[in-house]
Amino acid sequence: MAAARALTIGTLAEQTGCTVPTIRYYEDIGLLPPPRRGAGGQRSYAESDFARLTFIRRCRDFDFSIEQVRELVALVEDPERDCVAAKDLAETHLSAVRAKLRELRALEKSLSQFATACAAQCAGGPIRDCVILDAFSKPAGCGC
Amino acid sequence: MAAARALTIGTLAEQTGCTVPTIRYYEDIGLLPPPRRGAGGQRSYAESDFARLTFIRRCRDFDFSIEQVRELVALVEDPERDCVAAKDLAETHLSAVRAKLRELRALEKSLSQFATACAAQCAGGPIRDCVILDAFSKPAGCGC
DNA sequence: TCTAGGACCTCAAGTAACTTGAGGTTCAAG
DNA sequence: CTTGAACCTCAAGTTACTTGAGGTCCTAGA
Repeated sequence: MAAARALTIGTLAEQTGCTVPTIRYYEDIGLLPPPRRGAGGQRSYAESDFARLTFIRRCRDFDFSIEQVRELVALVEDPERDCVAAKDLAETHLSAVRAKLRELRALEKSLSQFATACAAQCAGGPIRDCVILDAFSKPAGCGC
Repeated sequence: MAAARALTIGTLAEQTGCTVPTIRYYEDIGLLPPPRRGAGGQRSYAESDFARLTFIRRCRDFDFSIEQVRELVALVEDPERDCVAAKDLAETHLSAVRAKLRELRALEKSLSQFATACAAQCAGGPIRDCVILDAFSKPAGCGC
């Protein structure tokens, strides 16, 4: 099998899709363990760091917060535990994503209506008569 | 007609749905003009402040950034301008909202698949075999 | 008139998750 | 041996507020 690679921070960044400062930041906040250092003090990463950072990156892609990622990492580090914990985290997060989706869908609807109405009724005219700004001037939940 | 109300910051907050510190913050960053002050130095707001803050609040409800709100406020203050500027801002923002929607929809799909698969295949078993954590361990875009 | 407590005041720091910048060292190729 | 890219640390900036500390003001009741 291949010899264990020793990665520089730049290479690790490239291969995981993180930036170099982000990797140092994750180390600062204890999400990544401090790696070994070479003669000149430069960080030297092992294959296991690559795996861990890939995992972290992926969780972040899925929009888990850093604190949630911390919990997920703790789970992966403790492979005997029941995976219901992972499912619970995922489902909690899924609920949050769905709530945000509902919000954004409502937003999209309102904004596209405004844009359409403005294009049809007031575009080219003065701001004073703009249906968009008119809509923005009314309190939330106002049915007018 | 009704006499012009003079509002305390607390009352203004209540009527617009902003918090008191938020109102002071908006003043700090120049989004709200500094109001008159009463004898003891307390802020005293006019009807026009109420209208402006309502407008700001509404824009924020629609997820415009503070900088965008600043531009929108500038538009409302200059009613002779062409309202195409407002439509452009709204459409730019709409595009951003739609992009975010696409992202979240993809996210929702992935997460719900993971949760379903875990419930069916690994829930109750050890983390080691969890399909969720397995999925999180693979780099983005990996078709496995 | 006094007083209690609620609302107000200012200024500083904390939040999330990084990014950016300054100023300096180390490494690797030519 | 030199040069330029990559690395180092530490501090501050970003967004849009929130929270806290410590102190003042206003108003209603006794």
